[in-house]
Amino acid sequence: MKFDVQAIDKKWQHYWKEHKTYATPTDQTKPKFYVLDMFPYPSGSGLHVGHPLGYIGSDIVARFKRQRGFNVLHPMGFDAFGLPAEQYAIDTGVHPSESTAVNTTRYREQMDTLGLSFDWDRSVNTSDPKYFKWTQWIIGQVFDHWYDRDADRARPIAELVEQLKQRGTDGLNAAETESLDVSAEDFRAMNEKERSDLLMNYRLAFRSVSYVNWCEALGTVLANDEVKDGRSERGNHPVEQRPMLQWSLRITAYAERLLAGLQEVDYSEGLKAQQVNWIGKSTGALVHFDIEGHDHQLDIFTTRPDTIFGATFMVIAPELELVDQLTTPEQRQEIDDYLAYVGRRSELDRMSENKVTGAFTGAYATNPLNGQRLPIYIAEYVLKDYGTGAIMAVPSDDDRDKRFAEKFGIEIIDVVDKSNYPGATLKDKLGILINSDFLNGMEVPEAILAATERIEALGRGKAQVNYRIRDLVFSRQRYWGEPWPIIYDEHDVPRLVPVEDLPVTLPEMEDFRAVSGVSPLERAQEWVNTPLGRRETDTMPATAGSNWYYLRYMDPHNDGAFVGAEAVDYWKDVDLYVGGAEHAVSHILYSRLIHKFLYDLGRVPTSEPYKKLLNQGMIGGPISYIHLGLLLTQDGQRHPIWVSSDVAEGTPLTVDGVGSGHLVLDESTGQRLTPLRFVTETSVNNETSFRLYHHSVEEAQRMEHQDAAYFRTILQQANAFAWKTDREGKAYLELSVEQGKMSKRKYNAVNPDDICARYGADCFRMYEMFLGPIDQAKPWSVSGIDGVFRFLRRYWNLFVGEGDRLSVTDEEPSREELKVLHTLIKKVTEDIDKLSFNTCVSAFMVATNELIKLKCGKRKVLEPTVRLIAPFAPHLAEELHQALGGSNSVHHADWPEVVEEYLKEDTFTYPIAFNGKTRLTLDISADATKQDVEDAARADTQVQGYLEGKTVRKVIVVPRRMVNFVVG
RNA sequence: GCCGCUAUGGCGGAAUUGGUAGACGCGCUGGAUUCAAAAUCCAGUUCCUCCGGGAGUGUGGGUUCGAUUCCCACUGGCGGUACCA
Repeated sequence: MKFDVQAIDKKWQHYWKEHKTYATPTDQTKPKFYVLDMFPYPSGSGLHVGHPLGYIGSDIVARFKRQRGFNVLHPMGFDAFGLPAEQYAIDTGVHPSESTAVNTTRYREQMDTLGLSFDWDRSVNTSDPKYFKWTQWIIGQVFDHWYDRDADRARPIAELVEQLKQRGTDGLNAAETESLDVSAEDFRAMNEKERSDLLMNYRLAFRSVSYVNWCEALGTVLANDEVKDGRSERGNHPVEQRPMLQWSLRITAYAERLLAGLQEVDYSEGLKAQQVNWIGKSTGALVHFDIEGHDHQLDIFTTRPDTIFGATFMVIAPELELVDQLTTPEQRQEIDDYLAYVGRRSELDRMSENKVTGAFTGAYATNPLNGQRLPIYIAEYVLKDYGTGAIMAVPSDDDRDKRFAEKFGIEIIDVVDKSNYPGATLKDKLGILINSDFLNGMEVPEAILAATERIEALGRGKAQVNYRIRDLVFSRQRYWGEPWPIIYDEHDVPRLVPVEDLPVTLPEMEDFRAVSGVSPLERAQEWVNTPLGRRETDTMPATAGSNWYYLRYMDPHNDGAFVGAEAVDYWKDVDLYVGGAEHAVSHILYSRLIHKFLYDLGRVPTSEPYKKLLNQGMIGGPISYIHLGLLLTQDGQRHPIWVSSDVAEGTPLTVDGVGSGHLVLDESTGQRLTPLRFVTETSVNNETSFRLYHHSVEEAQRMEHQDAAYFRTILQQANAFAWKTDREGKAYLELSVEQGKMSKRKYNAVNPDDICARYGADCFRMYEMFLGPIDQAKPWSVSGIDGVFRFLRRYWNLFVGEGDRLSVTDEEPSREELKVLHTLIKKVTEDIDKLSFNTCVSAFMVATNELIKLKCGKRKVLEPTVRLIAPFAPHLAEELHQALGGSNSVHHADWPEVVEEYLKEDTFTYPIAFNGKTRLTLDISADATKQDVEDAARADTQVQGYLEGKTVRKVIVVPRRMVNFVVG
């Protein structure tokens, strides 16, 4: 039995594959446990050490639950559709299906190297037609349903058609794009096309012209969460707002349920807060204002109807069509100028400048409560998408309205007296109403109710809830995604492709570059034109495939349904979902949406997909830089040289091959990115230092690797080095370092394969867990991995003696040894349940240290520890399990049970404190009463020393905790 | 600005309902072994100290016999979000 981690890793990884050790059980007699990892997008750069953090954590839980007698579903798949694969394809000319196949194979190999216990027979790939057949089916179902607000669920469109035929929109309470009024006769008189257009107003997947995030560089529209700071998340290209005809999902219909559902799931507070913010619920009132000289009204949404007497003007969003109708001839020029100004401003300008701008339309509205005449302005600060795109402006109680009023010289009427609330800001709903007619003297919350009631009574509005969340734009003018399963017939009526004709696969295309706003599929004419009509050429965003994949794993090969009823009834939902926090809002929110929709259809038995969510922390890596300087020699020449980061300008230097002089810096000098693989991390005088050694530079000159090629181009900027010498006489340069996200572009990604090859998978797994709490961000550093390796070997050596032979004996364990074992069982069992893996590793180390001290080589103690360590170090555990004569796999062995009896202590070491300061400890019988303990303490000579000459005012004794003498 | 998270030795981090702060590991120091080195093993390692002790969990207050833990007010770091009416 050699401690040869590479051989042991290989042996067992092979065995597991051969014996399908991790096959999901098919009998349904045992309780189920579903542990899911967020499936990765298989990029060309492979996994770095940050990815496995979550995979290892979930793997530990999966193995733990298996040993505890659960049927465990622990699958892995690939989120293979989407922009990156397509961008890569365009750049390299390799078809995305090919690069995806290569990358998924690589990912699979890397995951196997880590010893992850996935059931690969259940793997899914979102770009596989067998999979996306059901993505298309689900979205088709969304298209075929509308949202009945009274029933508070999705219902088939056919039922809506029936209702419209009989009653028109009368009594209809549906989630809709706009409020319509259609009689039953009108509806019955409509032709197919007209009906289809009307139904689009209600469908949960609908097509409409709306302002969308258009990214010219990517040639496609993007969802709100794909845009960050006015730029595309992928590629960082500028994004503009543009009205376009697009497919959307009516997520707004589910806003309230998505909010309410957060109560029943176990997500972190931070994550819940993010979802709550994204949904952005606010309660207030919809108020109709008459417009002078116009038939229709101006509707506004306000959260502060109580301040209506303080309204002194109205503002509407510049984009609204109403602007044109309201503008008077005298104001026409001013409005046109302003609209032109707004049109010129990009999202970025708007966000960065935040100026007070606007223009007067010339029109006036009338305050429905007091008849006050209110000028109507347009201004950028009112957003077309929120509420009705119009506001009543109350400058006394809103910062923006106030700034606007000040700039345009509009009257400000104070309506809320906040003098009772000194710390209150304008945003706080606090104070007493003044100058407000019947509201005077009321506290704000009371006044809000009273004002809303009055407005309703007058028929001038109603209480309303508003959400910030926008419907989800679900079209992409790109190739590498699921085609919408829609065909437009000869009347341009969109019709669902029937399920028997699914999937709608992508046409083979050589060139799938997107051309401004037109899907590349448009060019595949023989694909587009079918006997039934023209195919929709937009594809779906990547989220289409990822928002339901957890269901497919339950029944991955079912060709008759996205998941079989029996399978979903058994597996139900995900018990533990592990993944990165970057998907906290979009992915989780959208899959919750689809889940709730499928719940409405009776296709899933639970209302939430993920019971518990764990966001693993990001592992950052050092980003290192080499410093370029100039050596100014006596002859006045400047030579570029590489210098240590700690060398200050003006320092005299002598550089081999160049000469002597001193360091100068100018704009050509400074930091240059250095690939991490050439950087050596050392610790000198308690300071961590990052160095570039001479031998690494030589290595970089020879290596074939990409990083080396990049580094060579960097190093060409100077061919002289101002080396320093370390204690061993080796030449190096000091580098500067910052912490950052691991990425290929920063050349700081560390490959887990390299670590596994050196230390073995078990060491890597335990080391990653040992870094700290799994949900916290931490920098990657290899310092410390040797400690874990040493521990594993020390643990191994408990079993193995002279000549690498198993040395375990059948002696009966001592009470002390049993205490060590059962303390470990208790700690590990509890901590895995708490997802506190770092403390589990510590517990193993402590137990190992103690067993070594006790020279324990007894089977009855050591054998159970193998089963305990199996989730963490599956390979070594399997090897030891086999050596001890265990049958089958250790991963199907029972989990050891803790026997509390062995944990009991005869004595407890009491800390004895005086006035709260612990001075000494005393061993006192563990079952001593309060009085016994106090007496024992008082009897101690040391204690008496502390009490000498003092009055004991009080003695606090907490049995099995501590003793505290309060003395004066 | 708002929301969330977070702050403990030289470093990563531990500490049950408030009860011995610094477990475990790294690093460092000394020793053993060795021709030597690596590896391994043993001991020490929060800081200050006149060796009696004293201080100490981001800062300032509070509750308590007792606070890393609970409360109030700040400060720094990380993440999200932002003219949302």
